[in-house]
Amino acid sequence: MKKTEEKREKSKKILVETALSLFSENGYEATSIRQIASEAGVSLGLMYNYFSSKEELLLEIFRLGYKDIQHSFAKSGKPEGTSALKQHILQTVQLLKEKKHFWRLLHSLRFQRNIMAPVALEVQEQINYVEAQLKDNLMEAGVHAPDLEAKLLFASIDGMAMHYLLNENYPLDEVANQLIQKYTTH
Amino acid sequence: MKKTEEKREKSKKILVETALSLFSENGYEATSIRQIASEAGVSLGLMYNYFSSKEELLLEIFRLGYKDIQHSFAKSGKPEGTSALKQHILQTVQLLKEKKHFWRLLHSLRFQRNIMAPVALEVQEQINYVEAQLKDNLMEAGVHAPDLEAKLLFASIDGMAMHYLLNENYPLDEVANQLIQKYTTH
Amino acid sequence: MKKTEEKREKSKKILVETALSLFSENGYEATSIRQIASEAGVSLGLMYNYFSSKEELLLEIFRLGYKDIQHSFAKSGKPEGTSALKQHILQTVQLLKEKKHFWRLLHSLRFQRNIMAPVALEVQEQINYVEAQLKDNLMEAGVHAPDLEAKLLFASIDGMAMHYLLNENYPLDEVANQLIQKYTTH
Amino acid sequence: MKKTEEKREKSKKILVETALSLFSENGYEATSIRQIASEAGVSLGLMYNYFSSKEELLLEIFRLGYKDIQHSFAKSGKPEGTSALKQHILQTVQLLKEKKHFWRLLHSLRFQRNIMAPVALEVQEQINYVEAQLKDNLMEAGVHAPDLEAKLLFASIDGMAMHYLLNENYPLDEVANQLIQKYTTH
DNA sequence: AATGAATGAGACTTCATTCAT
DNA sequence: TATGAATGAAGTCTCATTCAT
Repeated sequence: MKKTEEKREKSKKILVETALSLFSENGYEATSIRQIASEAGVSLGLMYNYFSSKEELLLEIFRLGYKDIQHSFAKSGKPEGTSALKQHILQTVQLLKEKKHFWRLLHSLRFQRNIMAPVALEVQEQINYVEAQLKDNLMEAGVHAPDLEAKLLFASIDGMAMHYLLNENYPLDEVANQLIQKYTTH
Repeated sequence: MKKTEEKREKSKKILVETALSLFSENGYEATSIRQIASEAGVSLGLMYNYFSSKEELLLEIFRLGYKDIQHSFAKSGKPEGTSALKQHILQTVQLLKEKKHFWRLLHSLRFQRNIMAPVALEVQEQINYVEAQLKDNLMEAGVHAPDLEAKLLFASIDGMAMHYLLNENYPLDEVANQLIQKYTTH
Repeated sequence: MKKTEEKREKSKKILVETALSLFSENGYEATSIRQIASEAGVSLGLMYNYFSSKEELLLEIFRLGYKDIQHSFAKSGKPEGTSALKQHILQTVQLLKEKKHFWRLLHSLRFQRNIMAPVALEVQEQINYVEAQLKDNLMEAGVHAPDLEAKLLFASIDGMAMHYLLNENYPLDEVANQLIQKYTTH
Repeated sequence: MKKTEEKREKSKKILVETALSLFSENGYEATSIRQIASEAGVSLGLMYNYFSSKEELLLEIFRLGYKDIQHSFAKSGKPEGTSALKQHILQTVQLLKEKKHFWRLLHSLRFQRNIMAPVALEVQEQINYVEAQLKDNLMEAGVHAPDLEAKLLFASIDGMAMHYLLNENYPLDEVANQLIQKYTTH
């Protein structure tokens, strides 16, 4: 029957969303299963019907988040009037706003090697991919030392993202525009 | 007696250093007091003679680390032949290399609000100070929109630092130079 | 309707058999209801339509197993050419081989008072009955101190059974023959 | 200082003894750490200062118990006036009475493969050793088929032990004597 | 009759902290 | 000052059991 399936999906979804929110706000280690269950309005043990452990729940959140982001980037399509670089930055800004919880979680765990280990590979691939994209875009724009420039640009974007995620009132759009101008005017 | 005082300081110092190292490598939450004591070669309870709690030990590490950094920046003096901006970036690079443990700890806890709360004010002050410095330097260099530019430059520096701290083989010097050139050539 | 009745019995039977197998292999406590249901190919909750609890299922297994054994002993009839003792031992050997799962479960729980409590009486009766039988048989054979001898013989048989159940390659037939000879030759 | 060492040993000892008693009475799985601590009059967590897990505590109990038994057998020395067989059986009877808790625990776990796994080797060695001893003794006594006879005798002794451990009023001495007579008179 | 999502008590274990020595 | 045995709250996870469908 469908009913059961729907119920399952609904419970799973509310658990993932609640967990993402709490992990993001208070940290992964500082958030207890009891807290998640309570906030989600379900019983303590329900999580274990869907995830084999707290860590597995985290990994699922990662997987879903990454899929989401890649989907967004893919969907955004090729730049038309605007340069690829501008498009990339704007898209990043958009995603930062839309998935703030996810990004915050990602940043908060970035330095926890023990936790990141299971997804380290995917993360690294993602990083390499972004850097390669940036490099291509920079080469198209005829920049010298595109390798180093890509690293620098990536750092700028990442740093901006970090500051936005840490600061409630960060003028993300303005800083992003400033960055875009740096790379599009001569 | 002097002897006692010295012993006290020595014990305290070894605890702070060991804790910084372990917190940085394995994470604050993942490091137990027992581990610190064991690694430091002292008894389990000794820490509580000097710090009222694990958190207080962390805060002391923060305070000492910040003092250290401010000291370094102050000592480096005014720029002479080189621009203030260049000097700031180079000094940052230098400190990143020298105090890697401390920076890594800082970055790994940056998003843990519950932990950062007690030092949030000092951290914010430090951030404001750096941003103000950068702004001054940019104004001197006659840059438009120095406010936004300062935010962007800070993000670039911070992003670069983050990538360096995350990546064993990051070409920090090269990226830093690239950044310096961006802000010193016309 | 008959159909329903049949279905009921079938489900019950498969649950009992699966549970016996798993309890015997992995232990009563270490076997979960979920495991039994999964192995039996039925839903998690089905068991509770037939048994009020996990313990009740165990008791049913005991009851059925004992009934089975008594049936076998009854059916085997009186000894003809051979002595009653020989017959008893051979019958026991036969049953040990046929109902290995049941015997193993019985032995594995024999010392768990809390679990055995509900069937303690039946078990004790069974033991008394066997001992009485053995005593009768020994008296017929004209043995001195038949009471003690019955206890000793029972211990020998039980010990042999235990060793057989514990050891994949136990030479049950040979040891049983040795035992038979001890009590049939002069 | 000695004081600390003594305290350690004392705590460890009371934990081992309490655990042995409870495991033996109620079963290993059915006994919780909380129960042990409570019965021992110590805090819940103390056990983990001495044993890394509940299972490790069990293994320590095994090791100590086995050592104890081997010690006893070794100490009992060679038989003088009496036959080796008689001596062996009497010594076993003695140990059964003295270490009832330990034997009961051993018997109650004998069929739990998952739990016995870590000590399976030692147990098997012990079994082999006993069987070899019995065989030697039987050969000395000029018995036919000493291999099978050893197995049978071992089964008898083990079965007797089991019945004694299960039954508060088992006439162990009498049954043992009966067994001795079986193997010492012609 | 059958299903399986949901519940929550309770198990094992960790670890910051206390305190007698 | 230094030690480390002892404490117990709190965490993760399991699992028998319930009940709406």
